[in-house]
Amino acid sequence: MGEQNEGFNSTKQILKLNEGEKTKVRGWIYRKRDLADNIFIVVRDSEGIIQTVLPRKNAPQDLVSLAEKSTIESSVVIEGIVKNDERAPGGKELQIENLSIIGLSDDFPIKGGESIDYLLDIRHLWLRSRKLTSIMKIRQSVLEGLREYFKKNNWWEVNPPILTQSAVEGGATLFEVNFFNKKAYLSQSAQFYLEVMIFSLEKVWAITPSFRAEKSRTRRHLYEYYHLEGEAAWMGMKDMMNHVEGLIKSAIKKVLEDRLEDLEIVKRDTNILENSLKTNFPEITYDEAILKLKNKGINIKWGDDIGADEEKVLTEYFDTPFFLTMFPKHLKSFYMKIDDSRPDVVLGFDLEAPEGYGEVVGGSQREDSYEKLYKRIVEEGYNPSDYQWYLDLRKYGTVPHSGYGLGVDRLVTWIAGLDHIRDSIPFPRFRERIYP
RNA sequence: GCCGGGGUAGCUCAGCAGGUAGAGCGCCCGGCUGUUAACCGGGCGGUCGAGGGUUCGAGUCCCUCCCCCGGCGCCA
Repeated sequence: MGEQNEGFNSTKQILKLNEGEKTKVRGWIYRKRDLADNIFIVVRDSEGIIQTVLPRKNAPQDLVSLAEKSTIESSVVIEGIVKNDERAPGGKELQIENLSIIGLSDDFPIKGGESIDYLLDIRHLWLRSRKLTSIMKIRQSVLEGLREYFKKNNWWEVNPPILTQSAVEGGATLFEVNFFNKKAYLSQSAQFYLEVMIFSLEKVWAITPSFRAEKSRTRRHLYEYYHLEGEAAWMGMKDMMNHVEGLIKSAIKKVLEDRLEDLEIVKRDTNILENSLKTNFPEITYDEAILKLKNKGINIKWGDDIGADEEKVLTEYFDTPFFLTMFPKHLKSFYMKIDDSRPDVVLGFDLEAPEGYGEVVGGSQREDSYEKLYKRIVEEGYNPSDYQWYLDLRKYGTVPHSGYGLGVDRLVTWIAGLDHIRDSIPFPRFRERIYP
């Protein structure tokens, strides 16, 4: 049995009805204006808004007093007749014949002009805004586009753990939890678990919350973020870059297909999104990047990290996402495979979003030799016994393979053109904020 | 962790040669009104982030602490 709508039409559907048709709508009061001859009540639902009007003349007194009593954000059910009127938003309105207040709202604290800080304190109410509603829909379409791509290419979705015993890299930025008097941590990455799974499923992916306790005060960091990770056997770095490009394009395409109205509500210029679908994402190696930066007069040399400012300069060369590849070994993690012809370079890649948004994906071919991996772990000062099961994978039928991590929230932030990552997710965990 | 900005009415902010605390929005009352974040008049509303110090007197000067915002580093 499907879901019943009990004779209701959504605000969007009402805009398609003909003059004179009778219908019912339910939602929340978005705006209200109590005038001499009419009471205007603009109703909001998940799809949009519709203006309803109660002409005071000839209306029963109890209906008028109910309309007068209703407040912004009260939930209501309204029955009425569709009228065409140019003065109404969308060109149609509903003439009220009956009104019930389901839940009367107290004075709603958001009136316009509030500070971000205050709005974050009442995020549970702020999420009703049309802008955040549209962003949540865009996020959904991003996820849908990603998922479709995996399905089309026969990847398997798996569910790795979030409570873990060891870090993928480093240890200073982990959230510690008490696991029956043993130290455990909230996962920073599912990469190692996914690497386990490729030995049976070959191509696997997962979306899991990842946690990083780094005190990052930037507009692109969350302490808790949605981490999409992929790992596949038999794939080299280039194969994986092609996959990532297809994956990102699938998400962009889905949003452009399904969410044009919402992109307009969040005022996203769609040109860059459309361009990104038309061309191949360019690749620039670390070596080339350093040259370009030097030519721009920036004081940087081979081996230096490419920071946010440098990244922004590189962004100016491209109007689509682009790959940055082949990094100096010492800048990257121990599990990245070393280039056969250059022992100081690893087969790593980042995908940078244009317009100054920066890194969205980080990936690499993984080191598949037991001896080399063991050596790298020791070199980095880690204890190989902490990585025993991970090292095991290289002892029982090791296979060339590659993988990556994608920041879902960062991708949404770029695609929706947001100025801060906090709005890409309903309840952002950033700075020291944990409420609501 | 570092650099910069800030905490004054429910909300957004002004006030600083130290001298009895202000505006706009919201709310309440009245007026006007097919309104689009409506408009006009009046009213209610403040331990000036916390603690300590200087002073006849501190929102304003000094010290300590807390919180928030923008950015860096780190990363996705």
